[in-house]
Amino acid sequence: MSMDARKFRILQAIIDDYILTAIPVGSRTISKKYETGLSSATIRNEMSDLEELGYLDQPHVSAGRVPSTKAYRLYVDQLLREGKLQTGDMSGIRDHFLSRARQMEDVIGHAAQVLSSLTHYTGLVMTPKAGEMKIRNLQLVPVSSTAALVVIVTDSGIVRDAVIRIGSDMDADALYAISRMLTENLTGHTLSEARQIMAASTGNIQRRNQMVTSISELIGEVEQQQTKAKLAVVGTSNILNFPEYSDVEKAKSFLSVLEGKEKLLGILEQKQDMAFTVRIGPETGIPELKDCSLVTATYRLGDNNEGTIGVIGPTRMQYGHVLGVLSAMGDILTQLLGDDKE
Amino acid sequence: MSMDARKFRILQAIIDDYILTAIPVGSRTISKKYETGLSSATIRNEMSDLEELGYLDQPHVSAGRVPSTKAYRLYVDQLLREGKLQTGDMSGIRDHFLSRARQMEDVIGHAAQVLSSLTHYTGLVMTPKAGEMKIRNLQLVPVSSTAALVVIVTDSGIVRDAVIRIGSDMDADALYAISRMLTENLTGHTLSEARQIMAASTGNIQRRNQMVTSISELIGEVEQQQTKAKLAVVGTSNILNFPEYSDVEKAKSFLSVLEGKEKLLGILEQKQDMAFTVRIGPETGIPELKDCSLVTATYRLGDNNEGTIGVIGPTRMQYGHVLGVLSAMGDILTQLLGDDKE
DNA sequence: TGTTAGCACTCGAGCTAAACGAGTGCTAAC
DNA sequence: GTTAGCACTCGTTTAGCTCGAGTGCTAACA
Repeated sequence: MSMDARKFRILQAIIDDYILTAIPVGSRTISKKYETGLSSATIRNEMSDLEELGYLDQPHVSAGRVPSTKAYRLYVDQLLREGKLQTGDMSGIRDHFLSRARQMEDVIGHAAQVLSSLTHYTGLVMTPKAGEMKIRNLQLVPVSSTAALVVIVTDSGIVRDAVIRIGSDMDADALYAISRMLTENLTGHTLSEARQIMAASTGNIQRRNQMVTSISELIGEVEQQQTKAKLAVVGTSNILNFPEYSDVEKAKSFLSVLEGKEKLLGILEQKQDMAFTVRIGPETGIPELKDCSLVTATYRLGDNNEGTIGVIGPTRMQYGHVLGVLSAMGDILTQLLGDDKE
Repeated sequence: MSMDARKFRILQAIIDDYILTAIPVGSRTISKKYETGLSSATIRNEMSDLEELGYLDQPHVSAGRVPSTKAYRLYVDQLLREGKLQTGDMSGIRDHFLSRARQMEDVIGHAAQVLSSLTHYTGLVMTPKAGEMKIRNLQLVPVSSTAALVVIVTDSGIVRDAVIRIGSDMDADALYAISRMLTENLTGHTLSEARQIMAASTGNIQRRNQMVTSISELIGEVEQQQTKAKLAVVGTSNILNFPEYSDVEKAKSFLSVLEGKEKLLGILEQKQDMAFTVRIGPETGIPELKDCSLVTATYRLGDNNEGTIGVIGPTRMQYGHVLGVLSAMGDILTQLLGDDKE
């Protein structure tokens, strides 16, 4: 016995129904609601086969069947192969962004917000890791007589700044001169290269030694800080709308994972070579998320930096819709961030 | 009949017990667990009086009593009057901050984190509104041939930046010259004053008209953006540990309020002239938080900017502990941000 | 050989009634 | 003024029950 076309159709109907209702699906439901010309008894036989094949689970004898992880996997793979994503809401999404895309953090926050409200799940937007970023400009701005602000602009338009102490003999012009020099030397290099260059040239500008190490240190810090990509998570409370989380314990473990973003980052940072990655239940690798699915896509930022967007929801997720939204959002972010800052 | 010392002692015992257990308190419990030399019957009479006075509620006839909002209010006022806050954990708090206080946003994030983990409630940290902030420096940094980055440094060390388009005839030196000029003109003025100045002086520098309006616009945007103070909220899922939120509906409405931070900001931005503000249940003014208490304190940032820190938890909150933690954290933030950036 | 009607069986959900017990208010004695 | 005693209340828990959705199997049918 193996999977044939009819079994697949029936399985699909079961998944569709379960995604919609969250109630274990019985043979009669399929026979009536979906136009298979088959009686419930026949469906029953097929369902029994599907269970044996590992595509369906039965919570208990007198309940209907529930799709297994394996079933969702098949379903999603089929969806991805067909590639028919509803991208109709693209323009709707864009409206959200028109006037507001100022700060990087605002953008990712908004994007996550939009993902969440369009899907009713939890929206995720992650900035690229900064490891590959190249410096475009480095500027020292006087803040007080003993402190200056270091502003670092990278090729993807991301700006980081921090305060450092400086000798009191520096005025604005002196700082500017240093800025120019540093910029000339460092433009086009990655953060880690920049540190090396600064370390190497210390002999050159011995007199400013203290300050140079200060800045170098800062670049290191920034690099380290940026290596942990920023992550916006919006709509966590949406999850409480779904019956599978009416159990408070489940809800709590889910929310805890999302709050301590480390685990999430761990997953999101895994390289993905596909346009979309769908992790179903246990595939997430996080025990607390074993009843959740995580769908992610990438957007491009500048030359070769990839950010990640995604949606977390119950395993019985509306995968088609989510993929459509993610696809549209990915395009928009790529355009928006690419065009605007380039 | 009115409140006498004994009634007050009994009330305090009831509140203490209820805060600890979340179970309606019976007369027998008080008589046994707390060293009043009184029998349950006497306590019962007193409790009856306290109920009549509005300090106790009775969920139903055969249950114990529960403190009313009025009771908590009395309790907290007493606590504040005594002013005996446990500040023993001050040094413990400071350890969390030693090496990390780089970016403002990191600091408030960490602070909220610490508040949450020390109290097991939800921690809030809000930056001051920027309305009163004065410009200290304004710098244009070239990003590409047609775009520059405007960096605004204010007197409290807060930095905002945004990209603007510029004419292609600007090189780094030209931008620097403009920066100097702008800084000279605008230093010491508030953001809104700065806009007026720029508007007024447009005639002066007519040739750069387009750019000036661009910057002016930006300052307006920044001002508007900053008017909504940033708010970090950490530990929302802690709330699920408390039995009063084992009802999913309650939990959801709570989490929703915290996620859409607007309402929260609305409360937090209310001026408070006391060191601490305690809003109990309905006093928060937010229906969804009628079973929560919000305790806030202020920290000082720079000359006359006040930020707010706070904790949200169930009305039966460990007020003493929370006040102690907030007090310590307020001091630390004031020192940390005051010293570091000043 | 595949499909379907019929039927006995399973088992969780939901309802009801009874037992339980924590807590109260009241009364009478101290 | 305090306390022991007691009847009473009422939410919670438990046990038993029915109900019904859904199944698997068998036998008849095309």
